Amino acid sequence: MASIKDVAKRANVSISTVSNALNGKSNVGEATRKRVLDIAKDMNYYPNTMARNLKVKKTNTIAFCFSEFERSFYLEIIRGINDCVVNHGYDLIICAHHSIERFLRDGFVDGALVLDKKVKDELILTTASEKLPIVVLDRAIKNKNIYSVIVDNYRVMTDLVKELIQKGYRKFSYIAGVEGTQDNRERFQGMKDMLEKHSIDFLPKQYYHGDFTEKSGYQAARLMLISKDIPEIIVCANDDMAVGAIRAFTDEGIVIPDQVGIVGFDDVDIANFIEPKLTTVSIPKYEWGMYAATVLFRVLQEKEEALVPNKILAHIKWRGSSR
Amino acid sequence: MASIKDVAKRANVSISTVSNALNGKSNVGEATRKRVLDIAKDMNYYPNTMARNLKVKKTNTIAFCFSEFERSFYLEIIRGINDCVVNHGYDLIICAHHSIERFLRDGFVDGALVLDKKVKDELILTTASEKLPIVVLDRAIKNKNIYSVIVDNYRVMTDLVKELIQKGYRKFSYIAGVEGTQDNRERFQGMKDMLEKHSIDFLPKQYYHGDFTEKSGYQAARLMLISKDIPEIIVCANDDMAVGAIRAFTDEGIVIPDQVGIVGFDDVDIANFIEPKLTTVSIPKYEWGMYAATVLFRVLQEKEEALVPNKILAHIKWRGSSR
DNA sequence: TTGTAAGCGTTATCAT
DNA sequence: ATGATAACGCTTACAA
Repeated sequence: MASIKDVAKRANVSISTVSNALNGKSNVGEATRKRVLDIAKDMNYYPNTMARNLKVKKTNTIAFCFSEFERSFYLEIIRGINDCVVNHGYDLIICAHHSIERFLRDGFVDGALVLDKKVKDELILTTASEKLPIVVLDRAIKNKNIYSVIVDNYRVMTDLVKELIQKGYRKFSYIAGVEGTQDNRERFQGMKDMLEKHSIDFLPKQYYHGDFTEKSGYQAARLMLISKDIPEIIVCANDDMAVGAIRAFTDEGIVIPDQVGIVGFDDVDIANFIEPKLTTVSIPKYEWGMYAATVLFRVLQEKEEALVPNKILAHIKWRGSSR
Repeated sequence: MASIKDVAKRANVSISTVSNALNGKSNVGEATRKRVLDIAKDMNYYPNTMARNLKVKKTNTIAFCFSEFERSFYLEIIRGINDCVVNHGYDLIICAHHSIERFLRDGFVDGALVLDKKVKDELILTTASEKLPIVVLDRAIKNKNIYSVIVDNYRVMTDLVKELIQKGYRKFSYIAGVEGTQDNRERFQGMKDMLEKHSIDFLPKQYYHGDFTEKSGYQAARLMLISKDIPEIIVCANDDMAVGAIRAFTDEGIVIPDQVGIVGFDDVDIANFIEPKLTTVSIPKYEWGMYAATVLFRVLQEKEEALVPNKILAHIKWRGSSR
């Protein structure tokens, strides 16, 4: 691979002249500049990024870290991020799993976006710096050089439940996601608070355990069937479980939404395909990614001070699975 | 950021001793080694990858290049690749779109996998080298240091059509994908050849143009309806178009598969949700990614000579949209 | 066992 | 306008 030396040799100039010519400095004669450029092109020469980065502390590269390949909506988020990054003339590298540490560590990138529950808070706290601002999309961290852009689960869930109450629903059940996850906590809390506000009871037995999988939703619904404890409306912590519940009821000839209503969260593809179509909460994924990247660039351009977490607003898609 | 110098200073040794200690060389005393390691840890020191790469020509990093965010099946492929790469103790960086050039150019990575139609053959041909073997997943390139791992569209399509013929179908139509793409070409050719082999006519008017989108499939089916030219079985170049066709017929009360059969290609999520469920071709995405990465590592470990293109076998999922 | 010094490919500073 | 040289952070002969 041709280096700056090779070009210098063939152009009969010093390497500094080559460097200057290539970087458009004004201190190089027009004739030499042209000659150097031609030769560089001819030799298929490109400056070595790593060597350059050793000197110049700017990589024009942003990292996006994620690892949950199961959930296809990450692609939309990546698309949003990518478009923003490219618009700013930067490069994007996406890294998965444990590679993250290395890339964040040593000035490989100018900034990072993280959407990976497996990345521990501690790693983020220790690697974020003036030189490497980090935007997190899956948690709320309040710290210097760290910025959160997260979905406002709580807010949209209160809205959803409020409207369900307005539609006349009183007897609620909740199929929960993995205990301890922030998503599950906020979504549940949103429902609970709104019910309370309307003085509607919510008993522990109305809370069904689940783990975000379709199967767990199916099983929770089976449990309701067996115990003959079918509510008026079931709020599920995500769509996959809602789909499972719909299947369980449909299998038993229970008609949705006439005999029981079901709502989910996420607006996955299937939500719009299953019969009846699922009422759910849609997260504007592309915009989420785009906005998160935008925040990062605002920071990089020093137009931004530390902020409260940026909340992305989701919106409700009313479909046939609820009245 | 702490550098090797800082560690050396605090440990009262030379930087080479630090380097040797950290890299587990045998030429360093047990006492010093421990002291250096402790200090390094305490200072939160990690060697700078770029500086190291400047010396040692090995990055232990593989790049995967893609850009078509629309198609969610890329996630599965990435998962396969990632698992393989991690198993080998390497890091994976995924890069999108134009960033590719830069990453491939200057020894950023030890090898690359490409699944991005937007990347031109020329770029691959010029960047692949002894130092940077490239595996392509979306085209067949026969060249030194370039290896293809591609889906055998032709083979599975001939199988599919053969079985359709055995099931009694004689009157075929084809809804094509984007003209000129290898996928469309191979899939169409597979069908055509098998029909020919069974002396079944296929006239130009039985070929309907499409562009891989659901809408184009819908329109092609509308065209059949209007011209009252409904075949016994419609072979679609992909699932999205097959879904469009199903919708078009269902809208008109045409019963599938009784009045017309439809088969697709890809086995997207919807294929298993739409009513009737779509007979289609399933590509083992995870395995595809895993295998492609495996080929790359075989090359890196010099266990592999240049090969004919590796073909991934797909298989047929018989469902309700065909007899 | 430890240290010195060269070199990887750049850019930046300072002479010339 | 051009060139010599130091420096970026690291590894690796080679010397001590």
